[in-house]
Amino acid sequence: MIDLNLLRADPAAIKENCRRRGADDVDVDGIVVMDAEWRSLLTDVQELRARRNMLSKACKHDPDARDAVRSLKQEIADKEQCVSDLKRRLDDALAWMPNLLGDDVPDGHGDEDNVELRRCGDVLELEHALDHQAIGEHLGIIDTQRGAKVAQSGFYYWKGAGAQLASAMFFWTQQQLTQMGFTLFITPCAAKEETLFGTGYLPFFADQTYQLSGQDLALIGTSEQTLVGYHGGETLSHDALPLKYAAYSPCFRTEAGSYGKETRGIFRVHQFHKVEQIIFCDPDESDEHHRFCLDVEERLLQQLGIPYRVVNVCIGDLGAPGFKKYDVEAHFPGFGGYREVCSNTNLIDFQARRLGIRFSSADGRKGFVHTISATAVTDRVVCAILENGQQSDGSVVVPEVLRALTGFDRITPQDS
RNA sequence: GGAGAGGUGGCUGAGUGGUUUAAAGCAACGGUUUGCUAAACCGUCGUAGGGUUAAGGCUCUACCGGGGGUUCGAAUCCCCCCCUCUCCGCCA
Repeated sequence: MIDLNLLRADPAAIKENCRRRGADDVDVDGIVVMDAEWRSLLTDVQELRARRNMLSKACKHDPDARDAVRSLKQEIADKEQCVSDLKRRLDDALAWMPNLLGDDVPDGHGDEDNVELRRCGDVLELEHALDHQAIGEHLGIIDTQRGAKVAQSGFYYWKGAGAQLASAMFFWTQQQLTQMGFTLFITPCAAKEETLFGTGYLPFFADQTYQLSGQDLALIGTSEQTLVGYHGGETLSHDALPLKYAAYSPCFRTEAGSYGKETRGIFRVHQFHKVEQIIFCDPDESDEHHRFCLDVEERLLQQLGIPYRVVNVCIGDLGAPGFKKYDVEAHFPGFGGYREVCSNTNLIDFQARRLGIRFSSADGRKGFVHTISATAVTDRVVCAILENGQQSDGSVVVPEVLRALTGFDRITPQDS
């Protein structure tokens, strides 16, 4: 949700912002008109109520005033109806209004227009590199067929040493984040509409959501939803900021409309697992914390020995709630290129306004916090470990930092 | 799932139709007094929104879990829902 005062002060700027983001269906002029109309009607209603309140006080001693109030009642009720109808239309229109854009967000339509900022690590050169699906099948540690049998195509099993490797990586990451000052959570895996709306997943990504039938509940698409929603409606003490939260959770996405895209292996699936970083911070500091989260992502991949690149995500790939986003793309030798493993978004006050997450400081400063939402690791990173750790004999070397947790330093076919 | 008790400001807690303009206390903040700490005393002290103002401000409206209803008037009466607690049942 953008600041309505911005819209009132400079509608042309908001219009230009919508145009740049390709939000052609957002009728900025219409919203400005509705807003003005709503405020004027609201003023009317409030004046009528003031009159009614005065008259009804008089009723105690002057029974004649009752008739006057009675006739006012209908007028007030009618106008209140108009106000609430108009407000609903206004809110519906505003719900689709995308966030503002960071100054250095590149123009563009898709991931091909993202701007590479840097590369890090040595890319593995192999003549016949296998992709994670081939490796997983060969080692018997990824089972997509039974995933489809038991659930549906797009679900899968980690098995044996693969499940151990994935568990080790997720646990290690949670330990790393805890040491870096994050508070660890285990959150609900379902959330209500209000929470999904507040975090910006509704209405923009409605078709990605698994809705539980007959209930105001959906499976979470990310623990961002439950971690940011955690402070919904609260005023945070400025002294407590920044709040750094992390959680490991499953993430459910219908992936409607993405069939045929990146379908090989378990790169795009209905359920994956993620350790998430969330930061609530002072609005003046979100840029700094955004870069901090990126630094966390890079440090994790470096320690896992995975080469990667960082891109500045362009407008078309940013998503309506995002103000600015960095993606980290790991190099996948079997795939033969870089693929997204982490995304890191500064949402500024977009979620905080929708959810009502404010801060106040001892010196009287108050406002909406900024939120940062960033991946730490997902199953895709496990896939990257497989592809980057593959050996000519068909085995996979486990990153050194995980060996104490896996209990083995190499996965070979007989392990499974 | 069954039965019962509850939900009022940052917290505790009064309040059964109109001086409630939500008492009182605690906490917090400002001040006075004071060798220091403490105490005492005085004052301030909810949130959101609208209107107005150059601004400080002034003013109005709404809000006592949420929604609806009765009434000239609802924290208070009625209906529905949500949540919390206690007990019982079931259960990882």
